Amino acid sequence: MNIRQRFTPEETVLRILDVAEEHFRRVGYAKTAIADLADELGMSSANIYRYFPSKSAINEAICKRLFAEMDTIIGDIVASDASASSRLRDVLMAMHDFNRSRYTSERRMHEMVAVAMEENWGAIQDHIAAFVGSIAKLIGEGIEAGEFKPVPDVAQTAMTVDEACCCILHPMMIAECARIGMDKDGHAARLIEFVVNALKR
Amino acid sequence: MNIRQRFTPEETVLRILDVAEEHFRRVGYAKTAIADLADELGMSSANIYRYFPSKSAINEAICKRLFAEMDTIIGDIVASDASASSRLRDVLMAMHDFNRSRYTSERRMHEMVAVAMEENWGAIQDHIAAFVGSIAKLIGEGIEAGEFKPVPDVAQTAMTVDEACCCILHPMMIAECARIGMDKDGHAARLIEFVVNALKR
DNA sequence: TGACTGATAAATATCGAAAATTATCAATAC
DNA sequence: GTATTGATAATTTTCGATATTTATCAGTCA
Repeated sequence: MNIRQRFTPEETVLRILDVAEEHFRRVGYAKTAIADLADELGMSSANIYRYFPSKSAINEAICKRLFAEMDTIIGDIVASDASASSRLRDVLMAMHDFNRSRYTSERRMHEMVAVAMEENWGAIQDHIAAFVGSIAKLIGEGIEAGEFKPVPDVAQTAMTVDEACCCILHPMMIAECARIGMDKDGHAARLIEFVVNALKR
Repeated sequence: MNIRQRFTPEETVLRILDVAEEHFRRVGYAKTAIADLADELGMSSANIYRYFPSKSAINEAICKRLFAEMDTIIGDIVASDASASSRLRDVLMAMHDFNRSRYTSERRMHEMVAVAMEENWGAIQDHIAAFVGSIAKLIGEGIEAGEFKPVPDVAQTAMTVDEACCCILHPMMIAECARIGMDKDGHAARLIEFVVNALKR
């Protein structure tokens, strides 16, 4: 078999993403130029555009990886064998912690997600849809187990639950809460408790 | 009695606020210069600074008038003789409508409140405190009437209720919901219903 | 044939000078 | 003596020239 190139296209895509993520995390999305990535990869800027249609698309792909990671964590909690209310509590708190720690200790990543929310809404939308889907699943299971009150529309209730928690989930609101110095931990736990209790029979 | 000036200081303060509000609403807060107000009032810029320490302070005073107006509407609902849950629903929806219509049909006023949220946080904080106070009052009355479940801390529950509704109350989130084209009316009503039901026994 | 590059057009960011605006205060007017 | 102003310092915004960056594409290389 004739090895004609050092990397397959799939590997090149991955290498670009890894180098880009490292740069974006270290110096920030805005301050990183495609040429910087090309230099580090020992290729031309033009070649990067063979694999991604735009700088924004690279960010989108990195965010998708991040979200996939989070989806796995959420999936594990959903699949665990605790009660529905306990799992719902954990899922909401995990997502809150995930978004908040990104804001407090990974500002660059926060910037990347913020950019994606403006420019790559599709990726965010899928992520939210998956999250609301998990909530819906837990609500459904909770109702079946007699833990939660029956509701006319589980999917719609899941959306309402997500909205009720937007204050502790939405990156924008997390930043706002930090800015005005809102009570650091208690308020998230209380809100989640309130919302989960609202579902109980 | 010797009339030595055309206007009393109190009147001058009011005239400045009226002219400023008109300008801010028409051309926007950022685009209005103190000199513009002075011209229209037939006085010097320096004189305006006799009555307000800064441009920001003028905006703050106008926002306070706006909030006072809203507080009256909320107060009327709270004082009405409907059930606590009905009044709570109405109060939350009134505040939502108030903030949303400001965003959709009074963009300039929305800008003014946004500026106040950055520069005159005190005024906003008072407004929020009054609002949360009203919610607490209604929760307290609902519990007393046997309509709501007793809670350990009414004031804290009121804060949680406010937080749960932040998606439909916070100007930033209202703008965000509009931007991503979220379901126009139903979602607010559903969220309020969810939150009020959470309090019921 | 598909991975890659150099050259380059188009769009964006940067930066300093110029203009406008905010804010102050000693002097004025009534 | 209080309301007011003109002059002006300090700060912010605007603007245009310059530099950088994004993105494209004809053409090279293996």
